[in-house]
Amino acid sequence: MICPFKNKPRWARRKDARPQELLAAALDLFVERGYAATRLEDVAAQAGVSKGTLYLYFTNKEELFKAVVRENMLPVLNEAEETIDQYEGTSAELFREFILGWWERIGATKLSGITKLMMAESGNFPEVTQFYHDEVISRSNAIIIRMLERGIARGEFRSIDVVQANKVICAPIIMLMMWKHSFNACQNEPISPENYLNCFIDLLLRGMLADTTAPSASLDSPC
Amino acid sequence: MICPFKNKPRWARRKDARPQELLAAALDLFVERGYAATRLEDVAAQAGVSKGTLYLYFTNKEELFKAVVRENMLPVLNEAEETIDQYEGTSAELFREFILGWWERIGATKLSGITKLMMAESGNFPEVTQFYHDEVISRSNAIIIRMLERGIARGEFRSIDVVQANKVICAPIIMLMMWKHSFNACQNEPISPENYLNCFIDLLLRGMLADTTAPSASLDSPC
Amino acid sequence: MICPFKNKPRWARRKDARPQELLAAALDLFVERGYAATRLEDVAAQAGVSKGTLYLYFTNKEELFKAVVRENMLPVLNEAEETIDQYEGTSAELFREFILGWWERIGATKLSGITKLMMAESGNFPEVTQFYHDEVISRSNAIIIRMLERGIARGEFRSIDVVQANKVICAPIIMLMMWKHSFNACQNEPISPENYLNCFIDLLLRGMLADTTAPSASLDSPC
Amino acid sequence: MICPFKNKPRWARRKDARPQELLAAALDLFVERGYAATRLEDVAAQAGVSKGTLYLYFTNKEELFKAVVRENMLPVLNEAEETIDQYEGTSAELFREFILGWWERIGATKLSGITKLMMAESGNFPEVTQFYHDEVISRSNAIIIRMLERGIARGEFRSIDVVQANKVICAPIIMLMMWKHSFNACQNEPISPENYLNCFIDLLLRGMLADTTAPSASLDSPC
DNA sequence: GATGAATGAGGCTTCATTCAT
DNA sequence: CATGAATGAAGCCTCATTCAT
Repeated sequence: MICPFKNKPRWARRKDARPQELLAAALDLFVERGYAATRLEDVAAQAGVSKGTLYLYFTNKEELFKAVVRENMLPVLNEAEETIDQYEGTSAELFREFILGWWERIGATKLSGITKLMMAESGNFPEVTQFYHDEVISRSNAIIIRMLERGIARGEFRSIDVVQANKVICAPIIMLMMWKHSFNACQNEPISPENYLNCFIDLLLRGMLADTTAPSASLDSPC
Repeated sequence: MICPFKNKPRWARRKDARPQELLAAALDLFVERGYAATRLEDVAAQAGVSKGTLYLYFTNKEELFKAVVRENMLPVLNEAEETIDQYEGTSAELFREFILGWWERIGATKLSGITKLMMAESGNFPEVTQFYHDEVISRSNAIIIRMLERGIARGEFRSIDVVQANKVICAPIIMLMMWKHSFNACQNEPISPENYLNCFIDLLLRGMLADTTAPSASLDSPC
Repeated sequence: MICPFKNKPRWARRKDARPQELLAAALDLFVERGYAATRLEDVAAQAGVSKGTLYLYFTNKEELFKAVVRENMLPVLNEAEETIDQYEGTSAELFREFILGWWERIGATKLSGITKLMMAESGNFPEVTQFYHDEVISRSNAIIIRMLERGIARGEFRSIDVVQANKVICAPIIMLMMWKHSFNACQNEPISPENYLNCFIDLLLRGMLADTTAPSASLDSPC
Repeated sequence: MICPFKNKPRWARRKDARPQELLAAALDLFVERGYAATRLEDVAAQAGVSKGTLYLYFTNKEELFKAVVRENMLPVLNEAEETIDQYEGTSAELFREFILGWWERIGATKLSGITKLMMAESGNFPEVTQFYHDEVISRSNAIIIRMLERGIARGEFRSIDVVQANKVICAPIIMLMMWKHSFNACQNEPISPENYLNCFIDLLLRGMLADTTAPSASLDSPC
């Protein structure tokens, strides 16, 4: 009998698949309802299992949430870190690609909901907040700062305060994700991420580029 | 009976103040803990009344929340609108003053909590979200756009997409308020609003100013 | 209208009575079922209130149990301490009275169930165990040791190892309480506490009294 | 096939041992944690099998508990009965040896846990309690009473109430086992069984010995 | 026989809301 | 008007038991 799962009984295959199914369901519900308002019973139901099964794979709600973050956010950060270290083009191009990549991998996906959720509920759940800060925010900041320092070192960017600039750069990206999960629903003309990001990139690059560089040369889509 | 408040005995004055006291307490706690984590008993206690009394003034938790948002945001906008229409200096100066004024009047005050609150909870309260959008966000946007158009009309700013630029400008300000109410607690070095805002103003002005304008001339605190 | 509770509305009187009612119900059920097997909902029901009401008066199950101990055991210990310090008769008489008093105030009452419960379940609930050790066991030991030292100092008792003797004296008393709550039910001839205690007192006194004392003189009920 | 266990293949030997392994594991955990707090999963794990396997040998948790008690207590009593009937020394020496032997064969071993277990859980398992009473307690009592009667008959012990004295003698031994499994953990100075038992033997012998006997002569370790 | 994934009833605890005083 | 005691629905988590493989 030809069977694609020779080595494992169907039962065991379930065990392998369960965590992913639960994480997917959890991501959906956390994003849709927020951390506190998500009931683990609903997560289990959406994954097609019972309440108790969830606890076979995740110690508690907090650990489930952390696993969602780890499963979804960390790979994106790893990729981003690699990209920057290996990039060979100009820093302006890198900046543009980084921002658009961020939007593509996180902002435009469900993951943007995690960012929104953390901003909204970090006050409670201090342990989750600390985890998120250490695993996501710190690394994001480091990535952006490294990118800025690369530009400065290569004489492409002015000698700006990278710590503050990092935050100024983060802010519009994070806000775009927050708007998506808050006021976009009730606006007549929801934000166009493309236009918004191009405008943002253009303004920021003009603000950061060294005077010797002709800004227009490095900006292919002025807004 | 001689009394400085002719029409009302002492306790009635107290009674009239109750809703405001409750709203102030609710604002504090909603901002600090979020909607779900705020206990009405704590709101009542902070307002100095009993739990039952709260229900004399607000039908339920949701109505209290809506009232908190409605009550707090409107008064600030009028002033901002006037300032811009009467300003006589350069647009760069206006921009700087507007940003710093925003921080001073809103960001640094309790009002920043309303912004945080709306971003965090808008998903759960469509009605008040719509209200907030129509009464607060739209007017804020109009103010900033008017300011940008003034700069463009006077030849001080490049001809940028004011709709998008408005959002790019809003974002760092809003994020500063959000950080203040979320992750600032767990960061080793909390954000310095002054440095952050100066860096932001510098980058944005460089991004917006027309090329003929010598950027350094209009920037008194380069970052 | 003549009313015996002029100063307080009926409502408030309930609040005053509730803790006692709940403690009484809790004592009953803890003794009957043990700590782990006692459901707080049943405690509340037996006290005639709902589950939630219990939490108005006691933080959680552990605190409820501690309160039961404090309410019931500590007064007996206080009394015992006083009695011993003020006693003026012979140490043999004191010993006899102490043992019989212990039985009367604790062993013969529901409180014996607390002792049994602690012996049975102390392994779990370490915090409760520590509390019980500090508040009850340590003090009981101190009382007995003081009593023994009094007898030795007055030349009535031999110079025995009071630390060990304390335990040897405790043991039969505790066991009597344990038997009452365990095997007594299925024995054809349940233990007679009076005979048992008299035999115990006689044997122990003979074991402890100094040789110069004629044992028979101080033992009024030889077994 | 040559095999030292002719009738059974290797795995079958394993299978025959299973119930004993499970009972041993269950004894450990029931004693350590009590009935309610013992998880069958942990029992199975400690026995090196899966949770499901346990249910092949025991209908449910209650039956496992009963089996644990039944299996462990019977073998020890026969030896004790023989020892007493054949003893030829003084009754004081017999008493001392009996007590110390009890501690050595039961108190210091895992079997002490059964005693603790029965005292703690007898209320919840009438059936096994009756069994334990009939098969263990009654026989133990008979042994001690026979020992006391021997001493009285030989004129070594006073004419005491042997039924009560039996219990008074049992109590400190049982309590020593109970302490070992309960409060010993949280006491700064855990009990020293040797000192405790010597003190106990000394006090009891002095209490029991006939006046003509010089107590000091028969007590080789006064406390 | 043996496994271990899955179940779901049950216990503890919280808190929005009610209502007798 | 004001109080605050009381309620009970709801959520998190545990674990004895089942059953497909």
